Amino acid sequence: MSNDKIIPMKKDTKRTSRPLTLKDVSEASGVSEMTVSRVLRNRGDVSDATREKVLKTAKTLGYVPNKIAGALASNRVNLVAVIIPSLSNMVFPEVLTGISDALNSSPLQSVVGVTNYKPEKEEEVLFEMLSWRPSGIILAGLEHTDAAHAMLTESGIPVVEIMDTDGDPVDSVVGISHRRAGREMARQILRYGYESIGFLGTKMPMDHRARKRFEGFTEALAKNGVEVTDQEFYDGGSSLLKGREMTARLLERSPGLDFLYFSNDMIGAGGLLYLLDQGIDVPAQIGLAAFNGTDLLDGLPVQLATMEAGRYEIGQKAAEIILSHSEDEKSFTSQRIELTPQIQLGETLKRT
Amino acid sequence: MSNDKIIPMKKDTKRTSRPLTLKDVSEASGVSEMTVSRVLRNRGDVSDATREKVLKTAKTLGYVPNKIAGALASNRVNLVAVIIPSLSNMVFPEVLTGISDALNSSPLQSVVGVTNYKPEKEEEVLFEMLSWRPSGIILAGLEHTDAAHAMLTESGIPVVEIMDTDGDPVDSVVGISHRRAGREMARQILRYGYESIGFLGTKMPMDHRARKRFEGFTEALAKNGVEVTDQEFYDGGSSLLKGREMTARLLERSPGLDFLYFSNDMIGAGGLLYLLDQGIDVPAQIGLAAFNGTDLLDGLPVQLATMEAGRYEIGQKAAEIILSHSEDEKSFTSQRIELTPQIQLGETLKRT
DNA sequence: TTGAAAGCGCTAACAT
DNA sequence: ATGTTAGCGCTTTCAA
Repeated sequence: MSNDKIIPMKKDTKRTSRPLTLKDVSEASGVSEMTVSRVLRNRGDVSDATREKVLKTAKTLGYVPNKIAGALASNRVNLVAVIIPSLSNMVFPEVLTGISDALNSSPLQSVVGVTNYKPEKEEEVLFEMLSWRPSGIILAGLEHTDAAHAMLTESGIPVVEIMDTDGDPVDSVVGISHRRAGREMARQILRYGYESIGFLGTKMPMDHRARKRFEGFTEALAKNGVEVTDQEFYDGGSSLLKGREMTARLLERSPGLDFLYFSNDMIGAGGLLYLLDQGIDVPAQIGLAAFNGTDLLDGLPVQLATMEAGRYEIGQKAAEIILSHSEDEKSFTSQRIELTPQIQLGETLKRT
Repeated sequence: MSNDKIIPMKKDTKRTSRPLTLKDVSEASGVSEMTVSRVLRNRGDVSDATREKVLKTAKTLGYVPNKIAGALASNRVNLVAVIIPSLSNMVFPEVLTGISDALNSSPLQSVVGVTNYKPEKEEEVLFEMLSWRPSGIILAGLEHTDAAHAMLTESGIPVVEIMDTDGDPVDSVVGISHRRAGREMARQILRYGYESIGFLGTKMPMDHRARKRFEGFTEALAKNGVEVTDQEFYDGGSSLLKGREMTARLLERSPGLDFLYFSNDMIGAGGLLYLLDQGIDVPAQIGLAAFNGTDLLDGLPVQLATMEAGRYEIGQKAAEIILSHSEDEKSFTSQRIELTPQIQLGETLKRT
């Protein structure tokens, strides 16, 4: 991408003085500030006459209320802080969409912070967001720095940890058990008689959910006397290309593998395309499974086995918990919602 | 996704009274509120002794500053409002990542609003965001409702419209010319001698950029006496599956097509996979091209021709404009940055 | 149904 | 190097 044209334009000349305040509307409409405020928030009793007068002048003036001042005075902030590791990994935008949809008809609005999978960055972003005194916090994962943990417990607002249920939540949790997801996939694989299994996934020091899936996976295999024969790890984002390359490397090293378990759909799809290119019969020669259940998989030549993790629903439910708190603080109760990951057998796992 | 386990937990019991204030820190450390404030913002001269004392007590108490109050008092809000049509379409998270990275080492923080491609929703979100008095606004596209347009011009803060440069910006713009992108792709297609061209894309009433690409495309074809032979439109999100289905329908209706132009990579990739499945020789029998340049394409069996739209860079540059304003308001100048979309010929366009 | 006063928690601007 | 004072623009609370 080269940028041929960078054209400085005329100097910024528009600033018409200061933003309008309630007082401006009050004076322009001949009504007290207090009444204007009431109209603009649909609070209390205001006569239709004054209401309309106020609304009209506010509109003509182009008044935009100052929520900063409003929030300070009322001690209420209609923001929900959402903290996620990344935007590049499709699963998080899906969660955000769930949150966003759930809040859509409410006064709450989500604000997103990104940690790049770094605990210290999470701590930083959390501090930053808490300083805006949001109505609730939704954040991915159960693993946090000690300081972050302290902030969460002391915040005095509802906290929902999402995606993962394997661990101790600060307050509410919505997610799936990744350990269980790994175990169940292992069982399916064993059930169809695969014996020499390869694993392909991220380097896992920071990706706790991938790690837990892997742990559950190996544990269930071990129970049946099976071990992962070989594995291949990668750094950075997922892509079809990476899936292809990793698969090529792994099979070159361990040609005897008859099953490959990928830690996400994107690299799984890459692996599948690679095997098909090589003329390998899937699943007769090599079986495949991945994780996430993204609709990317629906258009592949062969339907890849995966496990639906309910990301959209997780976002929705998490948002609903915050919403319920903000609507009725007194009767609020923390919740623990564990969704059941649904296995999608596709065509790359079953064999007869 | 069924949720088997919803467990209400113990009542929320933690609320330790009210959040701490500067005053609390001031009293606990025996230093005036003002000095505490200075320490916490690294402003003015404070002796190392008091600085450390203050930092220590703030930390032990677990003080989190109240940005609401700070913003009101200082009339400065370190937020950048970002308004995009969707999170489901991969291109927007990419833009957000560019913005986020560019702001990473600055005090600014982005806040995201989603419009679902609805102009009225955009207006609403814009109003909402402006009421937080952000330091700048970045929003997708040049088309807005009249009211939104008025808010933007009256806001008194820098506005950057992104993605598209075909039109009149309110203030700064960063993007590409989609008309030109469409024209250039048309020229390449004609250059390789394709004659019967099909188009596949979204229903375009709201997707202005897709529309402009299409207009540029047909215009350049027309100049050479060629018309789009047939077209197929779809609603909602893009997926491989949709690309397959649309391609199947289009070719059934118009079997004579020798080229397909897709309005994005995802449906393009679906189309490609479909053709390969059908044993159709690409590009000998049918040539293909898409738009976006996502790395999804890197792992396909055949490299799909596309046009890189520089989304990450667009985000970065837009954020830098806002940053430059916030760092030095006096010498700020609106900018118009038109990036050049890079054609990626791949293997589905060239033929000999 | 409307208005007046007080103050939310911080920082700018001025002392000292 | 530190402290004091006066608001920022709203909403809460109370009065009329």
